[in-house]
Amino acid sequence: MACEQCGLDPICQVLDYASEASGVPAGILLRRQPVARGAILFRYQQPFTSIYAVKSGSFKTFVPDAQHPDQVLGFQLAGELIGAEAITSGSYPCTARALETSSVCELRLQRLAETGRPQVELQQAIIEVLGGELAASHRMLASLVHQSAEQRVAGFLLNLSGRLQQHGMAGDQFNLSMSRSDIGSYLGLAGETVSRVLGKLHEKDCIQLRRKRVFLRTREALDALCAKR
Amino acid sequence: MACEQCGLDPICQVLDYASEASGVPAGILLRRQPVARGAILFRYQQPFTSIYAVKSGSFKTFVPDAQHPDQVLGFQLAGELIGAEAITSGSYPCTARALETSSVCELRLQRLAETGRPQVELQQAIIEVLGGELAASHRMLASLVHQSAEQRVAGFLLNLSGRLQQHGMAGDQFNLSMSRSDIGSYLGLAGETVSRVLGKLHEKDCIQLRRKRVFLRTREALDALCAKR
DNA sequence: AGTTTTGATTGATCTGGATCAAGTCTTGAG
DNA sequence: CTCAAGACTTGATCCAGATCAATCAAAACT
Repeated sequence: MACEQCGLDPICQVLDYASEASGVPAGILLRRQPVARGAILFRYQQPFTSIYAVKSGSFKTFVPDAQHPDQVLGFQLAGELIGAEAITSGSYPCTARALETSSVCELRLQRLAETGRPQVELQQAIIEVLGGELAASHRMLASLVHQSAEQRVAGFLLNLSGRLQQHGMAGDQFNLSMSRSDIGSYLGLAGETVSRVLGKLHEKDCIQLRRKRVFLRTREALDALCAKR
Repeated sequence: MACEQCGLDPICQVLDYASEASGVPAGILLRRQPVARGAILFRYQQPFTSIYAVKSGSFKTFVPDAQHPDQVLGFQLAGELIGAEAITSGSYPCTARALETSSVCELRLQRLAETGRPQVELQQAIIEVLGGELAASHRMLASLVHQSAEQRVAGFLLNLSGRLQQHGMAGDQFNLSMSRSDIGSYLGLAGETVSRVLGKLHEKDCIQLRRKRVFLRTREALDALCAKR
């Protein structure tokens, strides 16, 4: 994952510039930290310290629950941000766990804020990031609630595909690094249903499917499925 | 609706201060404009100009759709913001319509931006606002998808109640200014189901219900309903 | 290698809520 | 004040998807 295609890049650019021009303290931006599969980046309700950019691999964010399976809130792919929604609230609203061997850049925003130096460009970049996340979240909310299982799964695949392409990776064939139940939890479906729907999409020749590997055959067919309410 | 309890207030404060100190141009902040019932504040896909704060009355935001009923994205009560999610994208992702006779303050952010003056405090305030909205949106998303009709409606009532209280209004008795179908569209339920569930909650003595007027009898019972997944 | 654990598939059954359809109540326009 | 157009309630039926259960395939561990 090249820096140019990373979601954190607008912010990094500002910091790089600032570090030369006005001396941002060292240790604010930790580049390309390796993260083992299954490792936790931050936990639910821990105090906010940093936002992260996924450089390789993938993560899930979820609300842990003792007596129920976890509620999955989202998946983060290479080039995307984790933890932005905690900027304001002061503590993380979810736990983030690596779905596979991954690496991240960590931006210690809290520490940067404590230096008390106003950063106009940085703030602008954060506004951009938050605005984008908010819009995406609203789109998600609007579509999810009214869609059938098939539409949700088809939309999910297209969504993943688009996000991968957006960050310069192959959009027509990729790994589902998360489990069926994780997808189900995220989409509001049972894991079994996800499995069945994927099977049906395979039969319809919309996708090819072997284990966790997915090939999108006809993007148009998937689009059509989602579109018609 | 007093300014002190309005969601736009942090931003207004900054502007008030700025207008004295450094001369914000006139016509950026339009205070307490009346809006007739059914009037449109902005339309889907119009270019972004302003964010609004509801001073009295209420609004719904929705995605218009020719061949289907509208998709309701949310309701905005006195003290809350409308249009914040368009800050980044450049155009409104939804239409906003007054559910009753209302009034709003309009902040012409786009015009303010065009003056090209960086506003550190203003940016900070916007970050706060966006962060709060994002967190709320995520909470909504997380809970909605996994809940039953009864839980959604109970949660909806509690949510309205909490938001009213937060802005200094009575939280135990209020008007449902939106229709049952609007509530249904928002919660991903049929209007008939909303009606039935409200009836059931009435029978259970959780609420009293006459027409559009709601009294919350036992907040604890409603809480319990939502909590147990 | 074999063994254990975890995740995926597939089948059978059951139910919550959608949908269709009347019928009643409000409300606003004239 | 009256009437028409919505909005709300209530009933009957149906189906998508949950749940329970069994089997099967892969990894991860020793």
